[in-house]
Amino acid sequence: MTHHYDLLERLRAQGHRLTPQRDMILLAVHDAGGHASAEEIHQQVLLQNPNVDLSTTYRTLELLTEMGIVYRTDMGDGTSRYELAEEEMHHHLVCRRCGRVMDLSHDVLEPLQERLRADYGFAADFTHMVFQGLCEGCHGESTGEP
Amino acid sequence: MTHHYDLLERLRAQGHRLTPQRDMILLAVHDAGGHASAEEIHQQVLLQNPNVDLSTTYRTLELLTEMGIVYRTDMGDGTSRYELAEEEMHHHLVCRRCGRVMDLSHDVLEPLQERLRADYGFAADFTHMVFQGLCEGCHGESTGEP
DNA sequence: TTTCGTGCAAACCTTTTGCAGAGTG
DNA sequence: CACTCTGCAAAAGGTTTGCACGAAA
Repeated sequence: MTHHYDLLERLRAQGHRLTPQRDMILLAVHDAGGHASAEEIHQQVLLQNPNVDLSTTYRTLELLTEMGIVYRTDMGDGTSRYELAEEEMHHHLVCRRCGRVMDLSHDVLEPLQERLRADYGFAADFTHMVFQGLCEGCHGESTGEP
Repeated sequence: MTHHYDLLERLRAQGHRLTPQRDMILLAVHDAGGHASAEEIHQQVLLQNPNVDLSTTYRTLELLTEMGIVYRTDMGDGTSRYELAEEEMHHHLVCRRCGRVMDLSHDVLEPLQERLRADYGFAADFTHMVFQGLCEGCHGESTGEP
């Protein structure tokens, strides 16, 4: 995995400044290990420096997203989630009953992606899709709908 | 297609009251013909009665959603979209460049649904999925990324 | 030294809620 | 007549923005 110093260098290479806040925020995204909200990332940053403002976290996440360093995903709960883009492409299965989040490897989506291209001429952005549903445990126990 | 009076009857049958506001709002959802925002539905209602409050529109859409009369979909732009549930199950392809929305028939997703069930034990809620990407026109013209 | 980035405070946008009065059954 | 729904106004929650000061290059 690329070390976060390398990622910070990319900031400078593109004419952005390398500030301690950006360092901390990027590290927090990395440490969160996937699908962390802006608020969660900010809380992590506050442990190191209680003066960092939430708006700085938002602005930095925006910058990192534009640069392709992090991915932003809409989990459907009204908040955006962030994770490092460098991790292997994968998707999420979210259980609507227990909230469990499973990772789904990308090759499961390739046939669909191919068909959308062939039949609809549509190039789907299959980066970090989220599928809602019921996981194995909750599906079996279910009497029907919750 | 079921007439909206029948749907209004379902309200009364379940102990809810049949008000002119609910009538107008349900009709507006029907007339919008799919993926309309609460604000758009409300604007349509205002043409008939400028006194209807936006909160009434929200409360009614919530009620209709709970009753399964309309579906709520998160289009990923920070707003929810509503459409009549009685229409044939379908999904949406949203072009991130030109904003065009195409409908996708459900059978295209069935193989994926089956594989998620077989390989992950996950029963995906494939009701009104939204896929972002580039449509045929925008894909061809694109020099790369926007 | 010249920008760019930050903290602070306030605004924004969609959606939700408390309440008293109006309208339905 | 009883109780639900509505309009109004205000709040909530996540995110964005204007501004003057502070810090990178």
